[in-house]
Amino acid sequence: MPYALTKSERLTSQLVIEKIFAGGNASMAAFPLRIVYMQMEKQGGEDVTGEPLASILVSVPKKRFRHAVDRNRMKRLIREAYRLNKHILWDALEGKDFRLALAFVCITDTLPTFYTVNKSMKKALTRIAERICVNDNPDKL
RNA sequence: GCAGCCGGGCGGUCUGUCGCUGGCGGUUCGCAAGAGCCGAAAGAGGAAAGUCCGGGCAGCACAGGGCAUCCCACUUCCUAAUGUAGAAGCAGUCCGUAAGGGUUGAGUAAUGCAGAAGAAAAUAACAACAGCUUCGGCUGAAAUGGUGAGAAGGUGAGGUAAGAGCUCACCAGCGGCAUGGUGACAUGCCGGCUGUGCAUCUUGGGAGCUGCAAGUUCAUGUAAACCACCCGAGAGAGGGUAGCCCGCCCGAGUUGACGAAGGUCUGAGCAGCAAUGCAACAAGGCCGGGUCUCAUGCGGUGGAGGGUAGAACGCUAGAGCCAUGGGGUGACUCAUGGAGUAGAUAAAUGACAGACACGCUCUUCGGAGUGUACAGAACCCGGCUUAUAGCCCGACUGCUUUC
RNA sequence: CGGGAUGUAGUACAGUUGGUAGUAUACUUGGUUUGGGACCAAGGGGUCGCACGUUCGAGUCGUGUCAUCCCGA
Repeated sequence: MPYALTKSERLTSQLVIEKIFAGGNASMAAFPLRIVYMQMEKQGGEDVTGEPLASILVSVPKKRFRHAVDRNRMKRLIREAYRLNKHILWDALEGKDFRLALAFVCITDTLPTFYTVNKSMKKALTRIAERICVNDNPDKL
């Protein structure tokens, strides 16, 4: 079941969301998306199996898509792209002592196709995975 | 056949792979709560939209009546629904050759207003008209001209000095009668002779406020917070008396002059047997008030807040839907029968691939290309409005062709 | 999702009872000054968000529509 995306993998806590957008966190643009991510300490102990390695949040502003239909469509595309490509990120996070909180913000005015969203999602996730490894190595040295 | 108009209906289908949401069944872990996994079914609309109305439901408020305020207003009917809602009509007006469509609609007794223009916006008379004239004007009349949205019913004929509903015919309006209609009204006859719009007003009817983020329950927690009252224990200035008095306590109340102020002067007054001392932001007096107050408590009740953003109920079977038959022009209604799990909460209903269907274009008639709208539930219903590719059914209108 | 408000000159705002659309600032021209600013005088600039209706006449009244903003556990 590598392609699942359950409810526990979604960010719902207002505290965490405010922290992410408060500033100081790494962010990157991969048109048509902007991604903000933050490292979080693992809650509980090692035996907590239900806790996912990364949680996400999708945001499509009303300013860019006026109709609810288009906003829903965009969110579904982003979720689908993450679902199919999250193994890139999870492989990098395996064995690390922190988890990741990600926020995807839409920054386009026209509805893209699934092909473009999927492509930029792959690119973005691989770049994040690289950055995590780079940050991790100096600490060990 | 083409174009149009009205009413009603539909508004893509199937397969595969990977997912999402809630419930159901099974299973693993767990004392339990619950968590994971597996399975087979279910999972956006005609407008879910706008929020323009109405109702259910919920909380708060509430003796009864009147006034004020606000809303509604052709007729009859329908409904849970009181309405610029709905149905079927009526009248006026505008658009269209027409089928039709848009829009307006209680009453006018009284009062007020009507800019600019115009002589005058309601006790009419500027020019022009007619008669008389002392040429200053007077009298008559309201057809003609100009202004205006609106000028004292309209058109024509008779009539007259000139004119005029002064008289007549037709038309519009008003009143009365008759007939038809449940009714708004329509038609006919008769009568006298008639200005427009708006507001106040009058008449009749209606209206408590807020909205599911309503409202209810649980958990976490600042917290033994704060304020008020009550209660329990404790401490101390009370005593005498019939009223009341003394003592004690409290007061940002009152009690000089000069100066901006620091301050200086006076000594009102007080204490004391007296010397003397204190003395004007003070003491003391006068006046007013109290005689129970203070401190304290894992105590009780109530009040008014701040914070947390977790869970559950409300939450989907409802004035509901479909079919047949009866009633009604219709909205709708009655009877019988039938089917029936969308319920999210940083918010599911999706992604990709392929096939089909339908429309359009091209065509070598094999096919190829391209398009398939408007739009996404959030407590639930009824109505309205707005957006909408394409298609189907029925009634009707115009033009054309054939018989 | 529910409730509410506002659209007027480049900008910020007035405009009660329907009757010639205004104020401040900015802009243009002229004056004043050696020059600039300030000051004085004159002037231009408006689809009253859009469409339809009511009315003789709509910024104002009614309906629809578009945009912006605020409040609600």
